[in-house]
Amino acid sequence: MKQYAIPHYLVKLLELGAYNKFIKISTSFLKDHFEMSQQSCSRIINELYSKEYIKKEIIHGGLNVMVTSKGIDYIIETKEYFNLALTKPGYFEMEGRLFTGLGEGSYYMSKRPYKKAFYRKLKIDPFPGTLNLRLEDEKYEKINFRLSKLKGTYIPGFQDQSRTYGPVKCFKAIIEDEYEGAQMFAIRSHYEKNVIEIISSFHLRKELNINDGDLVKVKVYLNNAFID
Amino acid sequence: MKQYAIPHYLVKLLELGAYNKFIKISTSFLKDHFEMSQQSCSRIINELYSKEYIKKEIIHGGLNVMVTSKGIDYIIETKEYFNLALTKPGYFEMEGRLFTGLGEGSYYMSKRPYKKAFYRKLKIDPFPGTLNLRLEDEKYEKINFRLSKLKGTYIPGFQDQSRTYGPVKCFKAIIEDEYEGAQMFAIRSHYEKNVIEIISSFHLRKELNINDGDLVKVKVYLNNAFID
DNA sequence: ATTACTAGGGAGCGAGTAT
DNA sequence: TATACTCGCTCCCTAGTAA
Repeated sequence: MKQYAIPHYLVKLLELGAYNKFIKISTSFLKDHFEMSQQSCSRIINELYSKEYIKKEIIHGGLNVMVTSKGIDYIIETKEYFNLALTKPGYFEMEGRLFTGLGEGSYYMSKRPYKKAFYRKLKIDPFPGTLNLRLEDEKYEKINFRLSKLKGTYIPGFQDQSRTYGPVKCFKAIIEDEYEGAQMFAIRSHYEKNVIEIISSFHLRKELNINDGDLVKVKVYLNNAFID
Repeated sequence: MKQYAIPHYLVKLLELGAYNKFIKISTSFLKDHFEMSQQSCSRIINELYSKEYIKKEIIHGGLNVMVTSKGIDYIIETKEYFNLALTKPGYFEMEGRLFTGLGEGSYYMSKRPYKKAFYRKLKIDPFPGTLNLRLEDEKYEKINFRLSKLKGTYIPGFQDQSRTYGPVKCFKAIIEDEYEGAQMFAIRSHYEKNVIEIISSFHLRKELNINDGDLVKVKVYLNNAFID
């Protein structure tokens, strides 16, 4: 069954009362509720079961089913995903765990051409150091992937005596609902799909009193230009 | 595209900012966001457009799209459908417009065997007259259809000198969040899929001060037995 | 560079049926 | 009665490509 259909079937089971308790059903009974054949209802129930969205007991003349808390969470997540887009369009939210990177970020951010461009285009006077967050939820990795495909604010690269510094692109962001900053992507360079890099005018580790391993919430705002 | 997928695609467009304003996109740009091929994105955009969930303008080198208020409503409806099942499992909600039936309801309700059975099984001393509601939304017709397939509380039929009265089944209901009653289905008899019939101990037209043409909200509660 | 048509392949659906 | 398997058939998805 299609991913998008899962919460709908779970909701129909909830409507029938399968919330925190088993209900007695049969797959042919379900066909009017799922608007599917008995065979497909059987398949759907087994898929929901194998994905652990429902508990199932085969009894004489039917089954007992109950939506699991994983199933409930999945409905809630879907609902909140809709809600977020309705209340904050043009905006993505991610959460990741703080970790210490290679220190490259602070090296880059101390370079004058970057500093000047960040200030001019984003009004950010970058603190010498970036916040590295590791995304632990697949849904945030997907968001990060989608962001990587958007245009963002372009910060050009440059050279000094010793080496070349590549261009980056940024999206304005709010960290922990409080501090302004930006998510930064290196363009034409390795990008780890489960890592995001945040810059800010502030020393966020100090200001937010956060340490490696802490979960940090980031809201990323889009510009209005999508096609590169 | 599958019905269940529609709100997901609309939400992705909202995330990109297509809320109350046009965004410039291309179908190949969308493929990372929809997780579909360019060709399917094209098809999806056109399906959303033909169903009036989005507005579309073809421009040089792409399209401008914007989610319509019908699209927004559809997302909200889906979200609230999930929410209702989460907060009130084992419960359906419908809304219909009051109309005057053939008066059969009041005739039936005045029959002693029915009155006694309603009181014994549902603690309802039926007011001689039923509330007929015409469902105007397809989603409520679907709910009514699904209810018609559930077991409900059985009220047996009977005979008097002149004729036979068929059995009915009932589901406890709350009318306008205030008055208790029940939705009644005739068993083995014609059933209009867009009409529901409500009984109550109260004269609801008077108590609620409602007249033909008024919208009336009904919450129907399920018993715990599903298979007939 | 676009959109979107056509054609082929694959996934999903339901009828029939074994258990 | 059930569940759930196999097997066609259909529909949907994508690759190729026209416009």
